[in-house]
Amino acid sequence: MISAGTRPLLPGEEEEEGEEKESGIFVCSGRFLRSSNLCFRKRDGERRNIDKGIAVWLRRRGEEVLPQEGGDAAGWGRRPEITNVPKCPIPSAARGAASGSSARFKGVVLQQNGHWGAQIYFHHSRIWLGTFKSELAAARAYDSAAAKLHRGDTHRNFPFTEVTVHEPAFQDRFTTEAVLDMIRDGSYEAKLADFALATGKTDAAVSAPAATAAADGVVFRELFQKELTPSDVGKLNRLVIPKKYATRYLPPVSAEAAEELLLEFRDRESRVWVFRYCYWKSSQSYVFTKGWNKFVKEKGLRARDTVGFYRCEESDGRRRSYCLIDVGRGGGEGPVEDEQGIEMAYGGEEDDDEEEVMSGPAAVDVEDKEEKREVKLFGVLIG
Amino acid sequence: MISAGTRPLLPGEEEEEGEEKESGIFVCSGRFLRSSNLCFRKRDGERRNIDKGIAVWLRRRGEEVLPQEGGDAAGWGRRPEITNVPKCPIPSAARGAASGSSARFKGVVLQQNGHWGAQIYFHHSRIWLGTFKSELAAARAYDSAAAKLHRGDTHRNFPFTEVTVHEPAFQDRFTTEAVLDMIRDGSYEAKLADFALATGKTDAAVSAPAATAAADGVVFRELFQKELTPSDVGKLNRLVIPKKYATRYLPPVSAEAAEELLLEFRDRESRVWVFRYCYWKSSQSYVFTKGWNKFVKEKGLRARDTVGFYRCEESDGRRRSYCLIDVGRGGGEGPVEDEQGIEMAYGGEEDDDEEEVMSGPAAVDVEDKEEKREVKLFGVLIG
DNA sequence: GAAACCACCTGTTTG
DNA sequence: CCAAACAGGTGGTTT
Repeated sequence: MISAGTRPLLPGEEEEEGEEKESGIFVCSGRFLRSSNLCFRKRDGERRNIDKGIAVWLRRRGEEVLPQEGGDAAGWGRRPEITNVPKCPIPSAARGAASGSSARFKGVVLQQNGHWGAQIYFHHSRIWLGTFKSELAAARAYDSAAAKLHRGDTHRNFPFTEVTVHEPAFQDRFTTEAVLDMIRDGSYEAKLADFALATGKTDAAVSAPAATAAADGVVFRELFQKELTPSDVGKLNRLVIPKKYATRYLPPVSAEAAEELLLEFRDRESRVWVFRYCYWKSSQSYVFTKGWNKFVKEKGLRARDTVGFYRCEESDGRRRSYCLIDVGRGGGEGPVEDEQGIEMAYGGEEDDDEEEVMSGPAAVDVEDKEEKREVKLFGVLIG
Repeated sequence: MISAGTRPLLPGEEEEEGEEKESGIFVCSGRFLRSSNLCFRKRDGERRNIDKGIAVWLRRRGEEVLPQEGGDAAGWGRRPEITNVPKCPIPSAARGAASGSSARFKGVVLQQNGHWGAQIYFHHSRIWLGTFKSELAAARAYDSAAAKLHRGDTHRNFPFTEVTVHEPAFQDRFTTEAVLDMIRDGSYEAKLADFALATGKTDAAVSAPAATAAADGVVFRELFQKELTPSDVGKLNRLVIPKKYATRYLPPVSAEAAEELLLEFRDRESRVWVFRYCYWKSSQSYVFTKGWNKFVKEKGLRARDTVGFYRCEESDGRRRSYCLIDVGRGGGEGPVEDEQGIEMAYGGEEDDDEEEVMSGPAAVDVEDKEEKREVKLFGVLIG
């Protein structure tokens, strides 16, 4: 398992045990085109093509990663994948046209002098975010406040961008009042931009040893981890996601779940795992259901093991972003039942030659005959 | 416990061993107005107010039932107290655990500090009603909230009293939020009491005549009994109702259960117990589910104990009908925890010629101001 | 038919 | 301190 202590820290970030450190909403491509030009050498000497970001990730942990077998440098980005966010605002529903309210953005009201005010409701009371010359600035102010006050689990005027995706992490460093003050005095956006820049750079620098990624950069961040309970690995076939992580790092589901939410993650072998993610009203819990038990079984998970969730953003020309899942062995207490190779995940990574996804040197991406490209946020079609 | 063979027969009823004795469907009144003017003397000498029909029932078993404590014709409605409640906790084996739900009342949870929290579910989400120093106050808070949220069509912790019978009218003057706020800030009971006092003049008049009850009757009949299996009192949290009893004495449920069937019963203390009743296709059995385990724990039931189900119809002018549940200790194997002397030896029935028609000296029924009578089939409104 | 999945339920814990 | 959250359950339905 990846120990929390080994992941790169952000500038100014301190290692705090058990606290969430960073943020945010992240984007997974809806398609799983395998586009790796790297190869991970397994214990048995077999090579396996994996995603570039995963290679970086493994490398940071001291795993041996070789150049892709038969790979071509130009292989990147053939995919028409879209993880860049649209530049246009999210179209909002019916807006009060007539009076003060902005016809276009939530939390924005037109002032008599032609400026734009931003406000947000919190606990049934209104918080004034200040006035702005531009309607867009006011709308962004609303988004920023919402990210702090509603913990991201809310409507936004704009989709996340490379910058605003860092907002939760950025905001974590400040109290709510401090964030609101920065918004009001206009310093918020600049500070956020600085933070985002520094964060991205640092990550790229950390990944430098691999050299190849120097120019490209891979942003790799831990989202959260959970130590598995007996129920998480038992017959209940579900994983409870602690609420604080669910609301911060996973897409909103609390609302009367309209459609099914399927989240996709890759493991260190680039295998893709899909979990249904839902909210159980009765217990007020966020859970992974369908797909989870298969993961538990194949990885041989047991209570006290941990699962970690990460986000990887490759940015060599065209962006590519996906989520990762990794497992770690627990404290090793109690008699190990010797499940046919406990060391599947950490360190070990031997055979289990499932190689369902890749394995073959000439792993070709079959999947792609789909005409229409789908863009998904966590597997949910958004575009 | 009451042996089936010795129980009093109704006019026209014939004794058939093991066969159905009466019609299956029976009716519980939707209202649980406490109209007792009788007092049950428990073994420990403490008095407790109970329902009239229950007093009859107990008397038939040789229990001592005294006139109501402090009962006097003019006494009605003098007390601002919302409910009568048992003065002593039920010494059930399962009680006393540090925290968790109240062993006695619905919607009540014990806080670590010794206070009591009240909560209620509405539309599948939990609403917190606040914390209270007294368990009883929390239970009343639940009742008050239930009266508003569930419109009285639900389980109550306490029967209606001269005061709480006014709750619907009182609550009609407020929004749901307002009612909940009053409950939370502790002002509810006082305001309700004021309201009841102001509008309750007619009540006093109604309650005056103490003699009218002479002509009234109580029809009391046993429905069936079951000796509990280990599973009935174990972790399965369900009671299997033998099919022949279920089909005869309980409402039909086999069909694709449209809605949830909740059955209400009172015990000898007039406490109301609600059990979800359903049919399990997989095992082809009729079962009580939700609510059963609480009953088991609070009553300290064990395998080989028995539960008996009864129906009581008071008919003093205004009809009142409800179902009863009682427990009996089993064959005395293992160390019995001596449960405050609920001693109901099986087959030890006495004096079966105790009147069907109850002739309590001063039986008065307060219940009646309801214009529209609600008729429930097992707590489900049917008319 | 078995296993997984699903939508509920609840007592206890804890931030 | 107390209200929310969650670990551990249920029966039923789908795969």
